[in-house]
Amino acid sequence: MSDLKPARTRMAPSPTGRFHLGSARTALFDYLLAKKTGGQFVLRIEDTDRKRFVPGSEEEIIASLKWLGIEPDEGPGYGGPYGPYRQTERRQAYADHARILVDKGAAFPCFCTPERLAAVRQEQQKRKETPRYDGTCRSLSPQEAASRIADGEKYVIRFKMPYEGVTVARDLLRGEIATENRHLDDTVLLKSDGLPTYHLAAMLDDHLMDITHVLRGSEWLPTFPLHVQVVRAFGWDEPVWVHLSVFLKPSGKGKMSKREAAQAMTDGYSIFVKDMEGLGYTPEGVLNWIALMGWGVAEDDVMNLDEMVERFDVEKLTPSPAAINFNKLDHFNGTHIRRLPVDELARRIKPFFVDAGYEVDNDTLLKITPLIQERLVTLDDCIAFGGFFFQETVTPDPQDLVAKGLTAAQSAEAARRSLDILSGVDSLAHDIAEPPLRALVEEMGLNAGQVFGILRAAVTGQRVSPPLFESMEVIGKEKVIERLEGAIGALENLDDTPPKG
RNA sequence: GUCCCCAUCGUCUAGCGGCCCAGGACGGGGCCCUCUCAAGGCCCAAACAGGGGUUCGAGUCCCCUUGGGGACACCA
Repeated sequence: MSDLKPARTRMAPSPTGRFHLGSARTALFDYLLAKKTGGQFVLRIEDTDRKRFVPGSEEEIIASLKWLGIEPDEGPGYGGPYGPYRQTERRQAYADHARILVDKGAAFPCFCTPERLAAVRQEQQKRKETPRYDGTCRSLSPQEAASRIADGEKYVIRFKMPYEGVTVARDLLRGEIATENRHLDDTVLLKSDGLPTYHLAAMLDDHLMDITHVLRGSEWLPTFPLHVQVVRAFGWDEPVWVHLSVFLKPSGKGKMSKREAAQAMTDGYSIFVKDMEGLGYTPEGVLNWIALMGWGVAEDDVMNLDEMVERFDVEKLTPSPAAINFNKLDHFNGTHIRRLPVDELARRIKPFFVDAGYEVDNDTLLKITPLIQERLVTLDDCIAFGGFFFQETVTPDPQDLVAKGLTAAQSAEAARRSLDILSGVDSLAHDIAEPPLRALVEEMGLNAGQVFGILRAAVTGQRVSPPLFESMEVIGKEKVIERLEGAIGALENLDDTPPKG
């Protein structure tokens, strides 16, 4: 870290849609940098585009950050000394500052109608030129501009980009980026509705809020020189600029799109943080996963939030685009599930059992959790691995009751002898029940997989389950015997076909 | 079309001139363990886009080509 002075970082989403992975990663890095240096992470809502406003998206942003465990120190609903934190509640400041730039000669009022601008743009494109403002209002005298404003004519305020010269901007990860001013435009700073565009609003607020490090997506790189010029025109200190790469779709060809988002859903994944919880992902898993896309960690890459804060270094972020890889999300999720204390895991999987319609008693829940813990990739896998524990009865597929290499009659015989043994044993504690059954396997000249497979299907109703003896212990002697009797009955009803291959 | 950014295994990445015939992780393959499924352990295949420089020495610095990505709104 180049400096350990407390950093003030900000995440500035616009409430125009759903909160996705890319935003979450920016927020994470903002959070890590702030916590690492003992600074603050602020949330600012950039809601100056009223046309694209989507009700509920601010709530989704806040809920997502909360679920991830990277809550802002300041922001809407959190308060703080730099409020308000919604840009529509700060409109006067933008208008005032746009005026300041005009007075300084760094910006000018523009009365061109959207229709005229569109026509100009079309004409330029026809001539294969880069679309840009043609400068019509740039040379208006202050008097004329003032009188047209007084007449009530609609206008915007544009930045007066120098026609000559080069703007050199410095990005922490990429170094100096030089752009010739002639390629830049007289960009609109204040719209005719009196609200600012991003180019003014973000620069002003970052300054007013004492933001020290701006972490944002690389889609801002083309307007980076403009932003630097705006800041310099005001005479403010620049923050440290860090442009993060974008997330590419799994194929690596192109960035995540609507289509790709839909595809992820059909594959059981989502690029929206809010969906992650319902899909059985843990905040730890998601955080670890997104952290490693764009942050180069050489080894020991399994980290929780605290460990990330400990090891974070903003200079170690990588500038190249990263393709999303859901395999890795599954891996990290499983890894973090295994790291969870049993009672914590139990608390987290309980809602999935409840939602599936099971009546969950905490005693049983706590007993089965360690049995399924290392088998879960997502939390909702608990149903597949442990649902039968909460069922009164199970109904195995009769075919699953027939062991490989045995006929139905032979399988029934093995089940009967197992039943005799289990009936006679004092307890189904696994260390008590297992030895005599192993002896039976030996005696019948079979192998463990055959006999235990029959019992597994009979007792759990499935061919895949947690370890058999531990499972039987939880289910209890009474139910085990009951289920075994049912299985024997089912086997006896089976036509005796040749041994299962 | 113009501008900007990026470029190491299929993917995420380590590497900031000699420690690299390139390390880790996911995924893939094999073996071990094993009552199923996992988990775990061991092993294997897999990359410096190409071409020029600079240097005693280049994955590491510079240039070009190629490829990829992004941006060209009174959206952010």
